[in-house]
Amino acid sequence: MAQKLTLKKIAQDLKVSISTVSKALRDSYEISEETRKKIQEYAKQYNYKPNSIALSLKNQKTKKIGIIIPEIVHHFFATVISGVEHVANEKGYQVIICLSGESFDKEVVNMEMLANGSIDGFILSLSKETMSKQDFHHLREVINQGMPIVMFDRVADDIPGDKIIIDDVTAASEATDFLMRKAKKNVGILSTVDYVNVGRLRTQGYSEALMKRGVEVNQDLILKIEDIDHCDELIEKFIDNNPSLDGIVAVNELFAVTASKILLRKGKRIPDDVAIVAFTDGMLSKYSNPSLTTIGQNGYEMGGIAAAKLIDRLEQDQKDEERYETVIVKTSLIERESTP
Amino acid sequence: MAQKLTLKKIAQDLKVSISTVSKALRDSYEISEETRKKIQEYAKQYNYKPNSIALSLKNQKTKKIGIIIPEIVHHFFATVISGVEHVANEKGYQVIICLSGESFDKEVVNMEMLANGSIDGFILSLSKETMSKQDFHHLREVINQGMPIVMFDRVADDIPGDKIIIDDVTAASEATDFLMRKAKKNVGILSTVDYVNVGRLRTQGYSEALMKRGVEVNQDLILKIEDIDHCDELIEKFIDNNPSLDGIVAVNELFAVTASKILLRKGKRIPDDVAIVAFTDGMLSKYSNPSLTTIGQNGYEMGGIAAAKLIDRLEQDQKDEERYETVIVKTSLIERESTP
DNA sequence: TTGTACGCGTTATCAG
DNA sequence: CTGATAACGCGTACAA
Repeated sequence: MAQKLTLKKIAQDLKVSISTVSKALRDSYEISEETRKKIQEYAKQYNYKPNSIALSLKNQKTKKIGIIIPEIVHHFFATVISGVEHVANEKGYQVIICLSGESFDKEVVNMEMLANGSIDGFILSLSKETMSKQDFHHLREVINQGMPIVMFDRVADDIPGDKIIIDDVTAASEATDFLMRKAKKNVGILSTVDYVNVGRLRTQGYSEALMKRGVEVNQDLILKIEDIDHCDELIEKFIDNNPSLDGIVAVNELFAVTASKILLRKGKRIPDDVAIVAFTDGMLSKYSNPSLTTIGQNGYEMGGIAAAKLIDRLEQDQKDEERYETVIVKTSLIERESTP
Repeated sequence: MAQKLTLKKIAQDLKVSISTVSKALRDSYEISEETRKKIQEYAKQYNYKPNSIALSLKNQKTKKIGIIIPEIVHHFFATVISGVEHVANEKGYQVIICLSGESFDKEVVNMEMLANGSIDGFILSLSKETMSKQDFHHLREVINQGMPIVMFDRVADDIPGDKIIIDDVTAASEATDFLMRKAKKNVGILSTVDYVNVGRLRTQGYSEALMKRGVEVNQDLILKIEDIDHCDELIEKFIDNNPSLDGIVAVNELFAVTASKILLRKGKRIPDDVAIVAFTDGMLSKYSNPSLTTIGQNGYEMGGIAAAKLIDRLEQDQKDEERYETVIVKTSLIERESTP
């Protein structure tokens, strides 16, 4: 097993000094053609690669970005990571991933681990628990140490950092209005509890769309779900309680597809009896039966923007311009079988 | 913005030497109670954390493991990562993720990037292109440098490293037999081209199950799909060409759910007319309509085992026992609506 | 009890 | 043209 090659070993083998080797490999004009060639060939033959840890230490830059998300098995987050990874790699950065599992403590621990020099900056989407606690001290600490943070999707409003979000209010409003334009009179929403930003905002957009058309908001048509694991019963009860329901906006695929199955089981037709629009365009929407009309959140694009913003900030060392930006990524309504 | 605290700065501030600080923080008996307390309190107050890069360089260990997978948006891979991450974090390791996007070149580049000292070991699942080329020089190089590799799912048989796989042959055989036990007489398989290991093995298992029951293997009932993007037409043609088809084994969810939609559209009933068993238990299987009976690959478990094996190997520095292990993870047949 | 010196791998600066 | 030295941050063997 050939031990990993270092400048030192090359220097020993070729009986020159370390600095000569270093310079030769960087094509320094100070080194004679002859030695340069000799060293470069030797390095190439034995496949020398500079040790990135040593470089990190020297340059005080790791060329790595850390990303903390609640769950990787959610398609949306996977898409975002994919976008982050793509842009980051293009710019010579690597991506370290940690999962909070929606837990505040794990989010804090992960941030602390990564903040000890492992990475140059953060991209993150906050855990549900963090959102409900509204405790952001860990973010503040990291920022105080001069490490930039880009948040996406689940963001903390009053934290200094760039934010990449979609306009949830408008998107939900458009989804609702879309259903009403399809002559649906009793549109309900399957949302999350209010401390989840996106749930609150989407509920708000839903209400606004109704009001704009002079329809009164009926609280019975708003279901706020806390625990995703037992959404079935809640949704079924909701449907039973609202026999006139003819349109549903769901804040995620899962709620939508669950509702769809329950409706079909009860003999309703989709989209004729009840039409559905879901947030988050993922595998479920595309391949479920019937396929779902969705609001695409363009996660890949969000991830790319987040990475680009972060790397920009890392590479313009002037930390003047302490003005942080909030980018609003456009959503797209993708029509499928669940709407007329 | 408080600059990141180092031993050096603490030493300056407290007017002691660096090593005194270092020792004090590690509770060395060499340091007097008094100074120790003073230093520890100061460190705590200003939230000192040792720089992990410096530690990596010193210890020649990064406590990071690299994972390279084809795509993160595939639920199976996301599950595996989740398992890796869980076990790794438990043992104090971080996870760096790179995506090959099914491209050989990107896989090579990523490996080289990570192998330059960024990580202690690899977990990977090979890209399709790598499988078809059968070019594993990048793996050999890394291994030659003394970096352990654990492969899962898509593995290279003759590469020295641990392997975590499922018994694809047996699983496919069981799936096929399960359909035959349900009185299905003409079971077909939607598979991938043969250079994708799992496709080949599952096709083999399918054939074996037929032969065991004295049924002749009919090549018309075997569809090998190369490009996942245009599987619709292929599957539709396949179904049209086999009117007596009454059972389908699909090597992934997507093929299964696509077939399911096409069948329903053609007025077939599932599972009465055609029953379906899919590999990879993901969101689609669970929530599609009808939900799919699947072979669960237990990705979370695979990831956990891979991480545990890798870390074991990293921490037992004796690299004696150069005997590598192949762990076969049990699959589980999860019955849902697509089978009687 | 405290401090000095060294090494991990690299590069930049300065001396020869 | 080449080599020695310092520095990045840390831990530790050794010296005071």
